[in-house]
Amino acid sequence: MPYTSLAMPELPEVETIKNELSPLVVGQRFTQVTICDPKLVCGTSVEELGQGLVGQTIQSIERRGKYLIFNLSGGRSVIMHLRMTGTLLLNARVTSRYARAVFRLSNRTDLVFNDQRRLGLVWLVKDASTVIARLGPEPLAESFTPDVLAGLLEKHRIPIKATLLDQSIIAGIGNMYADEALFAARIHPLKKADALSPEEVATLCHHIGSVLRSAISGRGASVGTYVRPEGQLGSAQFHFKVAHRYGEPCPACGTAIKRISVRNRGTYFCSNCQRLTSRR
DNA sequence: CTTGGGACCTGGCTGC
DNA sequence: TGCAGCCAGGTCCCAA
Repeated sequence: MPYTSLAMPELPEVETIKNELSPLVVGQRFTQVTICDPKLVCGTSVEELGQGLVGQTIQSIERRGKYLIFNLSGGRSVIMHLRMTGTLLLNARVTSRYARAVFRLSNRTDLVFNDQRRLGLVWLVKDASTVIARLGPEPLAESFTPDVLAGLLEKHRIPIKATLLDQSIIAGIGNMYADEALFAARIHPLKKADALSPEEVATLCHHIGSVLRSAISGRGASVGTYVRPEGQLGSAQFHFKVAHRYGEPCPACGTAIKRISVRNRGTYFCSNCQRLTSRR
């Protein structure tokens, strides 16, 4: 195993957390907020966050890109980003050394923000759009069509893999699902975004959707620290074709999966199925 | 403006 | 056996 790798929460994982957390915490009120790590809080003081939250009822949870948005009764919102290793756990039995915040709710459950690498962030804002303003379109929206994707890609002369990871171009795709979508579309990760043919753009658009939807139906991918709010693992990793499968045979042609670095990100692909230049 | 690279952060692995 | 140093990756920041 030459490479250790962690899977971090991308769109399907955050969507799963939203789906599974919503029925358990919507309608509940914050009764106590304990911030274990002040660096978690962004944009306000720790005190302001606690005072702003206690007494507020969670009215709904939304996802935008990889951000979770808790809409509160008073009109404000709590926004959370799990970054690399963040997890949200309900009623974690053991107080982990990685707990960065504990939110006690009116039904006496604890929502614990666990985060080994401490890169996750929490905001309390009047208007959620201030935090998520720079995000590109949602790849699972009906309005995300091949024409829209073509319009986004033609403006960039960087590797297609890099555009998929750029949250201001498309929101929610991370390293794992970028590799999976490019493999499904048979596109080399280093191919320049503006060099994709209309057919390639259409195929990629289709596979971005199918890869993300399939991962959501698998409740996310538990390769690293990701677990669902009640502690269960996801299963999407079992369906990965190339991501985290260095050296294994390509499921389509048997060629060993290669690993290269694109923009300092580990990138897995099949050099036979995904070519920079056309065949022969 | 676009693009690329480093910083942040920690645990696990490598290699001396 | 011990430990320094590298690496993973989402996002921000800065330099070219």
